[in-house]
Amino acid sequence: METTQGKVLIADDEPDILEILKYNLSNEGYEVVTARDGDEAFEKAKRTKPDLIVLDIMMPKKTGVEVCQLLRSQSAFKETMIIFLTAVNDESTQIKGLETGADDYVSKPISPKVFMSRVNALFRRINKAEAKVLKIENLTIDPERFLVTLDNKEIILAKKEFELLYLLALKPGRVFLRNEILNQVWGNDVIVGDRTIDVHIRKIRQKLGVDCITTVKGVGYKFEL
Amino acid sequence: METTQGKVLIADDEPDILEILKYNLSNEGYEVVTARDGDEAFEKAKRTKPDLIVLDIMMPKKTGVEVCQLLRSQSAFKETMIIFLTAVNDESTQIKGLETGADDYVSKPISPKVFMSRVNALFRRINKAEAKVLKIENLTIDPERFLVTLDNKEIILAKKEFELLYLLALKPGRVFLRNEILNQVWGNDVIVGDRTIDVHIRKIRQKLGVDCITTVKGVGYKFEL
DNA sequence: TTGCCTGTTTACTTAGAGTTAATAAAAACT
DNA sequence: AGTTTTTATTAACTCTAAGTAAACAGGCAA
Repeated sequence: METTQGKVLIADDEPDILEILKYNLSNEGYEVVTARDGDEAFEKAKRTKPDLIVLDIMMPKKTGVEVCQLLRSQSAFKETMIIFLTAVNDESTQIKGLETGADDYVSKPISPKVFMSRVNALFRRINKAEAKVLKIENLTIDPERFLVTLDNKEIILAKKEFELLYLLALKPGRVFLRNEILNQVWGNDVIVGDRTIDVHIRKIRQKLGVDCITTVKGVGYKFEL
Repeated sequence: METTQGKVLIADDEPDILEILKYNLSNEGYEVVTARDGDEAFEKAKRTKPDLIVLDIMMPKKTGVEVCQLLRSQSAFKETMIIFLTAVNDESTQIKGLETGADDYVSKPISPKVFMSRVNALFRRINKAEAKVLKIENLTIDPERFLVTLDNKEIILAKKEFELLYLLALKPGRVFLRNEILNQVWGNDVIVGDRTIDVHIRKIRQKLGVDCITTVKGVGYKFEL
């Protein structure tokens, strides 16, 4: 069962930062692996094959830039996304970082919100989740026409309902945490009450008539026909 | 069925610019391909056959100008539109760029609005060529004669009304965001009030008498008979 | 000039999407 | 069992987006 948004390796020698980033990433459904120095980062990268590697530039044993260069020299990591954490707002360092093939850099002090939005942006890019018509058995979800069809019968959903259903149906079987749903459908900055998602889920269930959204108590929701 | 506004290849070595441009382009319905250096740009251009190529002049491996010359030497890219991104406001570079056959150049720092207006301007130019008569059931829309017929009865629409109806009817069922409508019918640089589109929609509905335009609240409008 | 048409804005109304709050039900935990 | 936590289900409320009518400015023709 694929339950994760993606695998992320964080390498930083400061335990506090490691903790904060790990907390935020897990919270949005990412699987997290951590390392405390350059060597460990490189070793764990090879072993766990993460989708994204977050590298602190200043680390013991090997700097982030060195790790990045090592990784990029191996074909297995040509496609892996890399984000640098730069302590100093040192432009030349940043440019050097990006030249070694990093996808983005975040300068400390880190704002978890900013960091997460960068991460999500990168993952959105590789997931190429462009508006595609979804077809699951007798159910079709067409974002272009903003139309849901069940057994060739049209069902009209409101905007939020549609977006929510589309998100879940994008990866049938995968559990979406409530936080993820909030971020994807509402946006990271919007604050809505705890019960709002439930209400929308209910409306979708009601309109579709079929039980295709399963509740995973204490975790979130998943689409299943 | 063609669902995209057009395909755009962006080549720039700065991830930030890539992201911003990609975001804005996707937002307005363009399909986006990206490249980070000259070689990748040329390779992806050949592979994906974009309608428009945005080339940064200063890029690793091959400069934008070199890529442009290479492309223009191939018959397949005689018609492809090319926009240069110039870091410096260097006149001689710009002139050289345009001499190699580029359609436009934008100098950094880039204003997304300006950039998009240039892109849309170029696309509008090539799209205007295909003014086809639309026939949907008992309704015909003839852009040449500027005439709408319903059950063989002529209906006189004003210019904006006609353009709006034509846009929607071009892809029946497809939802057009208000932004898209504004860009296509009015142009991106024009600023009109929030209710302007509604008023025109209303007039069309009134004149046609048939309910062929559906509103998707919070999203946009779509044509449907 | 007048008058008509188009395109736009303004102001008001309306519908209904989205949210909340309150209560009930269902798991999970002791 | 009882207690706590989490979700379901409503109904009520809020507030935004779209509908509508009227008015206004500019253009063009008679």
